[in-house]
Amino acid sequence: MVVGMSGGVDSSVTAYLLKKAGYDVIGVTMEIWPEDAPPDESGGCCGLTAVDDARHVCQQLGIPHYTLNFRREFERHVIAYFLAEYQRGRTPNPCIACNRYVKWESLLTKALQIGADYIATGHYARVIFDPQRGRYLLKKAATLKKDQTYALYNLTQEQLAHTLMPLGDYTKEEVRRIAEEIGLIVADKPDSQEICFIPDHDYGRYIETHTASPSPPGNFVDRQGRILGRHKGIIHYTVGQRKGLGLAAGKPLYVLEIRPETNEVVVGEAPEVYQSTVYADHLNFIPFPELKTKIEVSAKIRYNHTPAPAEVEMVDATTLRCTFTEPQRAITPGQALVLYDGDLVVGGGIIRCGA
RNA sequence: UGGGGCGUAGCCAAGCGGUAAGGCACGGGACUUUGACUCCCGCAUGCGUUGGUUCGAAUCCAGCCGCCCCAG
Repeated sequence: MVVGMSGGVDSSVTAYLLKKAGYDVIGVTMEIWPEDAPPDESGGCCGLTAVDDARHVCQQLGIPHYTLNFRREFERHVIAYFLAEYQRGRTPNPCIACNRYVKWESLLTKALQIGADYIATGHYARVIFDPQRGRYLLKKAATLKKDQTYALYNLTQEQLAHTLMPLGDYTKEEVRRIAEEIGLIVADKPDSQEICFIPDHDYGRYIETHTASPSPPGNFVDRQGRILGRHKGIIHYTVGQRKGLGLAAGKPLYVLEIRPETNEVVVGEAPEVYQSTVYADHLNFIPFPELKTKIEVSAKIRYNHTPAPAEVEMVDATTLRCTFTEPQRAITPGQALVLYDGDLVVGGGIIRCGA
């Protein structure tokens, strides 16, 4: 049993619970940041203090601790993807890419190589086996407030079969209490947020300093094509964005669309940013291998989105259409569309466009 | 250099003698385990400028400066 340890409260308690349950546990911390990573105190899901904290916790728990170098995988599947998406005028969710390609694909493979049967993580989600279907299912956490299934929708059956996420049955408060009871030094460590490899949260600067070709300035236009002003480069914007446009129109203006081919950013007023239909590709389904009929679901279009009722069906071999009962705000290309049937994750994909 | 109009924060804009509304933008904070959104707080000792009238002027009067329109 390999537990992926970030040095945070969640993964530390995960290791403790599994050890207590009698598993033969070893802690592993992935090194993923580039060598030139900026110094950081606060830490994302994988801050620089991660290794030290994780090692310390493992010592406390009396389990072995190793570090594995996944910098290459992270660079390729998360950072490069992140940069490329922004340059295409899209808004990626790097955590989802990291989960699938680094945490699961790379870590699980390594874990199996060294003879482990499972990897475990501190995610708030539940994996259950459905004997009827013969498939592993992903289910929302008991504490909906902290549920993280949105970022895990694209795990494969093979990956789910070797995954344990014991925190799915606990609340954050319970986890912190456990950490305190057993005296973990990380019990009071703040929850991570923001993207781990951009600790100062300055996306624009990060993208500009990590890409060869800068994002050139261009025009803000309205739906009628009228030029309203100049923008700083499309990488600085995302659909639904209000702040930072610098346009004073008397009414708040929001980004409606980013057009990389003409280097234009389309803006409009609040009501214009609502749409009912979303097309998604790069699909993954969990309770079944592919979607064959139209089904009713509740769907999320971003991490912090209250699932909304919708119908989904395939429109061609690789594209799904999701039609919401009510229009949703800021359907954003590059973000994930995740489908639920109650607590069960049906699947999801990457948003290609709204309509 | 005849006539008319206008100059209030980065933008728009209330005010019309009683001690500078509001919106947008901007800054800060909260929320948030992606980007956003949202919410809260802040933001003109001063109303083109210089004088005058008045207990009191952004508000009335005069000069000057700067824009705009019409006629030339």
